[in-house]
Amino acid sequence: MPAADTPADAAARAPRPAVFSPLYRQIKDLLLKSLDQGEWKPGELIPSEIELAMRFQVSQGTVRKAVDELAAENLLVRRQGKGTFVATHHEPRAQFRFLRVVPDAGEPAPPQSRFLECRRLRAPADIARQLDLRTGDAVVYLRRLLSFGGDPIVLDEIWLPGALFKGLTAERLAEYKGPLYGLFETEFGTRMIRAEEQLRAVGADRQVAQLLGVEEDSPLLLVERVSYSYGDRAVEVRRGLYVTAHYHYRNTLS
Amino acid sequence: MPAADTPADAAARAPRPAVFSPLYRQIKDLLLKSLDQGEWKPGELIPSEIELAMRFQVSQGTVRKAVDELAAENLLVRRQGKGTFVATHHEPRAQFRFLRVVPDAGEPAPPQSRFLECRRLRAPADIARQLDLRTGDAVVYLRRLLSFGGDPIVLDEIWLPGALFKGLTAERLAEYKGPLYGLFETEFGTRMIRAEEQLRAVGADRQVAQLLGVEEDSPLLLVERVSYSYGDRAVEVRRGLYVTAHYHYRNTLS
DNA sequence: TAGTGGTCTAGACCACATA
DNA sequence: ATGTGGTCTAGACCACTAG
Repeated sequence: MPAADTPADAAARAPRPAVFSPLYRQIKDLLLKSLDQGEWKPGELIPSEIELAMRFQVSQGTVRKAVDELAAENLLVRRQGKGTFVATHHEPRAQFRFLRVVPDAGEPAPPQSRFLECRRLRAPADIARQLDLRTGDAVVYLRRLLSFGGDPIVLDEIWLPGALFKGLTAERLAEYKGPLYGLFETEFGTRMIRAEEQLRAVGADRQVAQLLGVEEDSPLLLVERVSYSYGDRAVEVRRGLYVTAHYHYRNTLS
Repeated sequence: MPAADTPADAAARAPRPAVFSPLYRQIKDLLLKSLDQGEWKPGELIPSEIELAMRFQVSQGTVRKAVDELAAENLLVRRQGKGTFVATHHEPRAQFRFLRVVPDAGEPAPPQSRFLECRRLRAPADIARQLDLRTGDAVVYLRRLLSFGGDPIVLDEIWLPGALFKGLTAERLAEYKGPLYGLFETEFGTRMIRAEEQLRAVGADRQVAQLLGVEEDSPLLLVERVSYSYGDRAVEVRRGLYVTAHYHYRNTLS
């Protein structure tokens, strides 16, 4: 009886590919596929390196390199002695990974969220384009105010693909504690793993000024975000207006 | 005759340290020290992994892991078949690593730089604090305008420690082509490797508005940056005002 | 052809968490 | 005591560059 056909065997037999893809990257893609398909859900333990090595018929070192890359991209979290877990927006570590507002002085505090609006509407052209939908497709539209210590700081508008967020209602949002992305991942199976932002300075219009408690035409920081899930699928458009008198947006360049 | 005493031997003999530091991290620190001390200058080739392994008396795999981390931090650049090089702000890849302004539409173009001011002065209290100097210590103060396709987009104020930037004059700046950080690294031996930024929206005062060609009180994006060299030494404070009508500051969250 | 980094393996041992 | 990830080693072979 011949030995099992391993990925390494197959790779050796296969014709030289146009672009060389190392084994560990193929393993990484398989792991990504399992994550995308929900074989292991956020917060759950994935199989040990040894088990994965047996499953894919490669050495533990090769699995290790694949997992290393996924951990570096914040998709997995390694815990020595315990195992490797699927990253989640619920754990405190990742809680505010996407929230870059911090006070000019003093310690960052968790924000209070107040939802002003939650309705379904037909996607405007620009939103549809960014979400890879057709103009007029159903989207969920949210509006909310983030406050720190009682002071309103961020006014967010959020658009989500209607097909992915069917049961999302104002009630669900009002009763929910914790980060929005945590809700998305546990209730709608959509995990945000990456986002692109464009920052600008704009003046406050009357309605916005009133909501944020600033004067009309006050300078505000406009943050336009597109968030992506597995496989670079765009799943959220967000447009935030930040009052930056006593708070700022922090960024690290490296 | 006894064999040479290797780091591994020493580690085995040494009393258990309070915090465990793996060999590859010790090697990394040694490499960092060599980089800091200028043993290998930006753009230069460092010794091969095999040579480094012999020099430090560890396996090639251990050196590899140390170099991997330094490459991930953009301090070294690996090139298959050629060797490992010290990263430099001159190579096109890293050229605009710290410049986050891009046009809303169309391809990013290289900026034109015009220096408005270059003088030495005594550090104000806040600048001194950020540069880890004493109030009144000498600093170099620059002011410059960045334009894209003829349109002024960014007005920068820059403060540098006087002790590190002795020969920096308006003439040097005017005749220099290329990124400022390239000049700093080749002419003054100071390489920027990391920066922290704080972003805000502010209104344009009269002088600024005139220089940037916008109306007074127009909203501008204020970017306050502190740049660090090896060993987390702060070596630059920068305060930039960005016109974001047709350009924006891009950022990736992951 | 020689030298470099890149991949893959197998095995030993360490650090950490849990039972 | 056991199982997990973390470190370190040694060696084979591959991909890429350059003389």
